Parts: sequence; C-alpha cells; structure tokens
Amino acid sequence: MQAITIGKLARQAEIGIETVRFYERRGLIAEPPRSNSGYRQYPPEAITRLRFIRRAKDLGFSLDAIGELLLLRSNPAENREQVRAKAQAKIDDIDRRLEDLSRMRAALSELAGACERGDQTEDCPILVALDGGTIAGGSR
Amino acid sequence: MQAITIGKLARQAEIGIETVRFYERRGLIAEPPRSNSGYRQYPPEAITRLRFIRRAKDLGFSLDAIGELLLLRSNPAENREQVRAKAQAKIDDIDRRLEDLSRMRAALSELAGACERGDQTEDCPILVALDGGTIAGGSR
DNA sequence: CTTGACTCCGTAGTTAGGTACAGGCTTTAA
DNA sequence: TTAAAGCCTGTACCTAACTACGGAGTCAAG
Repeated sequence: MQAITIGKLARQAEIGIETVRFYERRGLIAEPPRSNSGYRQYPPEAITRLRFIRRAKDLGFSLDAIGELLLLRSNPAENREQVRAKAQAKIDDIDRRLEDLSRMRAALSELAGACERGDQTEDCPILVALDGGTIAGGSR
Repeated sequence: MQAITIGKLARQAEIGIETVRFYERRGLIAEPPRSNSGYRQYPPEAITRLRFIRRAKDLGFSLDAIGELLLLRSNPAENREQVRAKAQAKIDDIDRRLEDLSRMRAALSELAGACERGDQTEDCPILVALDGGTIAGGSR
C-alpha cells in the first residue's frame, strides 16, 4: 500500500484539498509523514477516514462530535467502560435521529400519495411529523 | 385559539426570540398579524412549524432545504405532479440518511459490545460504516 | 531543461445560522 | 402608578466550517 498525495486523497474522499489541511489543523486526521521535499504522504486508510467525516457531517454531526466518534476507536483498553458508555450515548442520539427521520419520511410519503390521488391537501402531515413533545401550553 | 406573543412562541418551540425574528426575515415563517401597538400575534400553529424547523435542522437539513419542505405543503393543486416529484426526491434523500445512520448505529453497537466483552479492538467498525462507494481507483 | 500541474505555509475572506445590544415603547401586576 | 418584564427596529457581532489567495518550491512529461 503505497502512500498517496493530498490531491489524490482529496479527490478520492470527495472533499477539497484545503479542507483536508483544515481537518488536520482541527485534529480530525493525524499529521501524515512527509516526503523529503515536505509533501504529505497519506496511507490509503486516510480515504476511509475522510469519507466517514464527510458523510457524518452530512448527517448533521458537528466536527467536534465527529472527533469524539473517531476517538472512541482508539480505545486504550483501560477505560473500556467509559468508551462503552460514550458509544451508548451516541447510539441513543442516533436512535432519536432515526425516529425523526422516519416520521418525516412517512409524512412525505403520505403527501406524495395524496398528490397522486389528487386529494385536497387537508391537514399537512409534514408539520405534525416532527412536532415532538406536547408542552401543551393553553392551546386546544 | 387565541394569539400568542413572540416570547411565548419561542419558549414553546424551544428556540430564541431573536431566532424567530431571524426566521421571519428568512421567509421560513410568515409575518404574523400585529396588535395595535405593533406586537406580533402568532396563531398557535406557529409552534408546530417552529418545532419542525428546529428538529429538521438538527437532522442536518439547511434552512433552505427546510423552506422547500415547508413549501411542499402549500400545494396549489395545479402542479401536483411537481410536488409529488419533489417529495419523492426528499424521500430518497432521507432514505440515504437513514441507511448511513443505521450503519453508524450498527458499528457503534458492535464497538460497545466489544468493550463489554473486553475484546481487543481489532479493526474499527466505525470507519468502515460510512465508507460508502468504492471509488477504488487504483490508477496512479 | 522547461513547462504545467502539484504542493507548501500562512493569512485573510466567506457563508450559514444565529446572537447581542441599544434605545425606546407597551403590558402587567403589585 | 410605577416598576418589571416584554416587545419593537436596526445594526453589529459571533461561531463553525470552510475557501481562496500569494508567493515559492517540487515533480513528471515531453
């Protein structure tokens, strides 16, 4: 597995070169070894890591949150229980997102169906989809 | 059904007052009627709309994307087919997110399990979770 | 050995999405 | 009736996450 340059890495991960360097400064990816002339030499695994970052970001995770996710893996065998707890917290967070997304999907699906059938659009399902908790002020 | 003020609205929707006004400027919510003294008078439905915006935002949708979602509902009966197509596109987008999240969840779950069992953390499942397409261009 | 693509570092600028006053009315409750 | 709390507009400021130079060195093809 020979090393790749930053340009190739960026193309493979579908992000900008500047962004790669930015992530390095942010500590999201390690500083890679350098060639004699100072060029960054990435191992191919860096591609996987960057793709992960890109997609997690699209899912609404902040770079900080992504950093935490990535840290979970470097599991130093001591604080295993701590790692497990953090992973579980992330899982709970993801479950909430999954629920919200599913509700949104169902609502859109209903809407699409209504359009197809030519229904009069009565009460919009989309809004109600993510209404969440009834804090129930005084409304009725 | 009586109108509520911006402060109450913001509390119920769990966002800031300034944010409500910001969303109004952005066109995400309609300009509400005003009282004689110029106070905004919101119908209770505004709460639902704002909650939707907040949660959709947490799911990684941009305000522009959320605006489009909200527009889908005001379905002017003419371009139903267009609306249906847009809704379908959103559904496809959501399906991709659901898949990514599920993979991430599975990976975290595996990691949590490994911690519990005290496994040596071999190859990290998290990274691979969202690797996505194998562009795998060996070309050099 | 030249030329064009690639890389380096550092700093500055941009976009999205808020958040925070200032200065001045309005409502409400003691 | 007055003080606290709430609201108004407008403008300025802020953070996150990039993105775009400038000026210079490097590498690969012809």
